[in-house]
Amino acid sequence: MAEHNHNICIEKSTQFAQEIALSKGKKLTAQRLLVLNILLSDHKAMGAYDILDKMRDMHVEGQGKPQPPTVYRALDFLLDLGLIHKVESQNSFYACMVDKSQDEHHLAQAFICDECGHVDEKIARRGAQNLFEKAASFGFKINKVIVECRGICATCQAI
Amino acid sequence: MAEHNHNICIEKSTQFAQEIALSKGKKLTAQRLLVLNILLSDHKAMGAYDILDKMRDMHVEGQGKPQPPTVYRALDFLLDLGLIHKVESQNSFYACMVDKSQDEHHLAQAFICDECGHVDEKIARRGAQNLFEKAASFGFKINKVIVECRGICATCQAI
DNA sequence: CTAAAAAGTGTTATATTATAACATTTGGAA
DNA sequence: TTCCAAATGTTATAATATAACACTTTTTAG
Ligand SMILES: [Zn+2]
Ligand SMILES: [Zn+2]
Ligand SMILES: [Zn+2]
Ligand SMILES: [Zn+2]
Repeated sequence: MAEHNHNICIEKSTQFAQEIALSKGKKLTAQRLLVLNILLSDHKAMGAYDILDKMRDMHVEGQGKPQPPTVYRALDFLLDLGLIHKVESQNSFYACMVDKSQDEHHLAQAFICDECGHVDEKIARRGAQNLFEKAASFGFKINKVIVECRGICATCQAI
Repeated sequence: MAEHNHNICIEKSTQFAQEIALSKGKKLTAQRLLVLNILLSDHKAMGAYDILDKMRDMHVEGQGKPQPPTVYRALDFLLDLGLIHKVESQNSFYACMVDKSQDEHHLAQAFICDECGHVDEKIARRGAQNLFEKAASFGFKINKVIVECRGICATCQAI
């Protein structure tokens, strides 16, 4: 991934998050932004309690440490806005990494490395089309599609 | 689904389960068969604890009631043999319902009704091919693919 | 046929993931 | 300013899953 400038990636994602929140009349509060930034710090999937640990590490003295509902509320908010996705097959979360200028709520295909947790996310256009057609053929109305590929990333294979 | 004779469906699935277990030198014990039959009783996805409740309802007097490890061990066994699948997005399980005479470990597409829990399962050949090609294009080695469509089945839409 | 090993099961306890419920605070709208 | 709705804090608990160890049954080796 030589072409990936992660600082720019974080900056763009954060900016987009502000815009999408504003456009929906929602507030991207400090807490929510913190969770997003933790996920944006690396393109890895993290469990809710791992995120919670990071929040606790960062927490300011003189106030109680964050509790599970805090992180789950932020995650729910970010999921609703399509800023993050959940890896259903391992109960983890990652920051959305596709250009959402067109497809705001896209059908994501996630490629998750079981060695290092790295996630690559692609938009599935044909794949989504095929699934919707197949579903229609027997009268099934799709609300949400989950596509997850578990395996080993190129980097980890090279090790 | 007028063409679906469920008694034959159960019979065939059970018979296939015996064969595949035998061919792999594994034993389809009474306990494991019970869990499979509970899942086969209907094409619905069930949680592990729902299955456990059914096992407890059926349990013979004079012996302790089954505990969570009992059902999870049976589920793991059946998952290994490809006789059942897990719906990762809702932590539930259903009996595999495709003809496995060719594709023993197929890429399943599950269409799960969020109203009634009914599952339709289709084999994805093209879909799998496309995912493997896409993965290969960036050096990702796929071990397992999860495709789940959540929505409303034809029956529930008609209600 | 027996002894040893392996596979399966029973049981208790506990880990992990997620949410319910209610109190309190904050930020705008009226 | 007062009120309301949204957000957050806090405690407790629900739901899902596994660790660990004892015991039994089945298979295998001699
Ligand atoms: Zn995305
Ligand atoms: Zn990796
Ligand atoms: Zn199947
Ligand atoms: Zn239905």
